[in-house]
Amino acid sequence: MSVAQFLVKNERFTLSFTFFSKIYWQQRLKAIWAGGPGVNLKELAKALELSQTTVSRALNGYPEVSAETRDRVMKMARKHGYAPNQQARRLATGRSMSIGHVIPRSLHEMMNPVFMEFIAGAGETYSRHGYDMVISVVEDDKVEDAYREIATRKKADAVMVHGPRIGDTRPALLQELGLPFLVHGRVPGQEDSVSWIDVNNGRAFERATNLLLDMGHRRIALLNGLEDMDFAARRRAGFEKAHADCGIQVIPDLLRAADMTEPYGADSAMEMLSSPTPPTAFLVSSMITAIGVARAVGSRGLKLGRDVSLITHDDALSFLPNSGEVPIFTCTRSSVRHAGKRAAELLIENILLDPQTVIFEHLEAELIVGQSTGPAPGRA
Amino acid sequence: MSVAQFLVKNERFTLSFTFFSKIYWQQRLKAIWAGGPGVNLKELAKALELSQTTVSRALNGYPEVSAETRDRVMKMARKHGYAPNQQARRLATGRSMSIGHVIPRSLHEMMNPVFMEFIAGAGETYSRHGYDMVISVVEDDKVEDAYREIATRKKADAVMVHGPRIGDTRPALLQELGLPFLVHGRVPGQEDSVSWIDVNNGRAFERATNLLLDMGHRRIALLNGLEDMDFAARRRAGFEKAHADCGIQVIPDLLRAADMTEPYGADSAMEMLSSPTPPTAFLVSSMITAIGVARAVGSRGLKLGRDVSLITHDDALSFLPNSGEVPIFTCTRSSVRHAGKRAAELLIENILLDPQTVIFEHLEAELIVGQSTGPAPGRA
DNA sequence: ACACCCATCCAAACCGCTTTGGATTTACGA
DNA sequence: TCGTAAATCCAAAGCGGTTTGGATGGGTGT
Repeated sequence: MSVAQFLVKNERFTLSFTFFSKIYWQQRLKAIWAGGPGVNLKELAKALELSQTTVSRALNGYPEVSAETRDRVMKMARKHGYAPNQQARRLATGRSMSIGHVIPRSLHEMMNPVFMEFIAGAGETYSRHGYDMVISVVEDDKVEDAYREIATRKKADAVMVHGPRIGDTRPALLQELGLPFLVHGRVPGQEDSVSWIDVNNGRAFERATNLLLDMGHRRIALLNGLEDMDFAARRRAGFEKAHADCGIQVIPDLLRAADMTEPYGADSAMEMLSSPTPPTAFLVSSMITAIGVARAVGSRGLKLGRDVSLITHDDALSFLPNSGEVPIFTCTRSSVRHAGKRAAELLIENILLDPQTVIFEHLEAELIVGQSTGPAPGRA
Repeated sequence: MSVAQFLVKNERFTLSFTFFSKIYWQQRLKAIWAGGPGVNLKELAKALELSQTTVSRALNGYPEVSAETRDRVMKMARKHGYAPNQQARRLATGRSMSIGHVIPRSLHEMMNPVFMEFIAGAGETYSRHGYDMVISVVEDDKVEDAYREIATRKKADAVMVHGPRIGDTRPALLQELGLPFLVHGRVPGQEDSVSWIDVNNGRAFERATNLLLDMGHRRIALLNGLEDMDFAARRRAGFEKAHADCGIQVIPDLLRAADMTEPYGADSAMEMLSSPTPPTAFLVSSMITAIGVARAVGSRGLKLGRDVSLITHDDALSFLPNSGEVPIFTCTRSSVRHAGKRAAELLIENILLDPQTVIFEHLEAELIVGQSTGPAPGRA
């Protein structure tokens, strides 16, 4: 009978290759699963001569099984290497036990290394809580679709939102979809209505600027990230506030905003240093860009910390260590990895339990004086 | 009745906080799902006055539904914003439609930026094929557990293996678990028994070395990655082969291997350049390290491409552009992002369909001459 | 000795979808 | 006109867990 059926289908295959390949796939992929190791609940229960109910409860720590039975179950489970099928469990419990991260391509481009570090921090926490992390890298115009898919197909219980921009529409969408979320960074104008965790970027850059001003620098360049990103806007604000508080003018020619690449730092610095009235200090948004600045400074025969001062924000990326007793760069340091870890905790321990209540958390950056700062030339 | 039940349980709650919190969670999280948008198949079928079977088939493109019916179904589905519950579908079809990436912490540390770029490339392909990417960042000693979990809980249909080391045990484990996989890089000694995709690291570094030798350099430093990583070992081999082919001795003092950070490049270069017999050229394994070298070179008042030559491997990371008509660094370039994309294709289109057959793919790196190379001093 | 209460354990329903094995209707050739 | 193949559609059986609503049997207090 099944052979006849197969033949019938087989004829169709010749008619429709797509159909054929679809079926073929299904067979193949199913075979993979079937082949895997492990028994299922039913078999385990039979082996123990217990009901599935009891076995399930024993394994999940419910109190209505005797200690002795639980023990027996545990042993047998370990012996057979049993672990509940995640898909089945998800379906039965109604929660997917995973957190979604949707990454727009454009965001990825610029946030790349920072983002990865954040992920690493979060991932750690997720696995500790039994959550999976599912990541989708999508084109910018597919972000909404991605979130909708997560919501309607129930692919994740919550999502993490990265790199909020000014006027970002994601929070509204997620609220509409009823998908709990946490923003890494803040959405301007929605600081009180959506949950977030963020470095206190304004204060960090304000302090850094103050330090430079205190050292006598008056021509300070700001090499910022793109200012439609919320964090960059805040850094600029901090920079300006420090100037205003001291009654010192910001010099418009010394303000830049771009993707935080190495050449961006090198080229900008090179150009500024060639001007008749060069800056005596740089405040930079990223270590990578700072390295570029350092290259430019060096190539002009100047020395950081003596001829030119530099403060950079340091995300504490593992492959760009800026440590030692006296770090190379004076910096405002805040570990993104820690931010990721903390963000995941907030998401799982607070937001998932109570999506209504909005929560905030500020992470303060440390201001660490390294070798790249010194009094303004002609003042020491 | 359910109230009574609840009260009974409630008494227990006071006895066991863990238990309480567990139940509380379950309620909460379930509520989230329930609240979400979207109807389910049954409701959709009812609304259409069709069977679930027919609706399911219509949506999945099976031929046994009339065009007219299919149309009606499609319209209604769109109207209600229906998309099948992914968990249920996974359970029913027996495939999880996701690919796992297990990242050991230690690996992450060093591969960080490269890894992210690879992920981005792969993620793109995954979503095009309807696959999800699930990432686990785990401690080194938990890697095996992570893979076992993926296999026994059927969390993923296949996995991607990153950063193979010499003597890596992961392939054997995965074969034992029956979990299809593809290695990014090669596992020494298992080149023929496991599927891989890899840059031709040996040839790339051989060519780069040849270029330097041809330009008259005789004291070439190699700043390699850690040589228990397969890719680093191959690069070194290429470096040595080029020397051997020209009958030139490698100078042991000029060989280094370490995590590819910026300070590693700067410190090594600084030290070597201070020696009485400094190298005239550097071959470097990563852009980041190369930047460090550049910093050291600059700070000694030397000029790259004139006083000292430098070739680096360039993974084409978006935040470290090395482009322009004449790139800053002469390099062996190979886009990791493209590697990720191609890897995902191989995994989905070949390995998943036929896990038995092992496949290989070599990606050739381009040798691009930039501004950082020139004839050996005293020879031009 | 009797009713009652726990402590344990179980059968069966359910989660939402896919897929099997027909059933029913339509169309067509002899 | 009738048999048969083709075109459609459906009821029901999984998939592998979790959870509900008892059933069972051994103390306990009176």
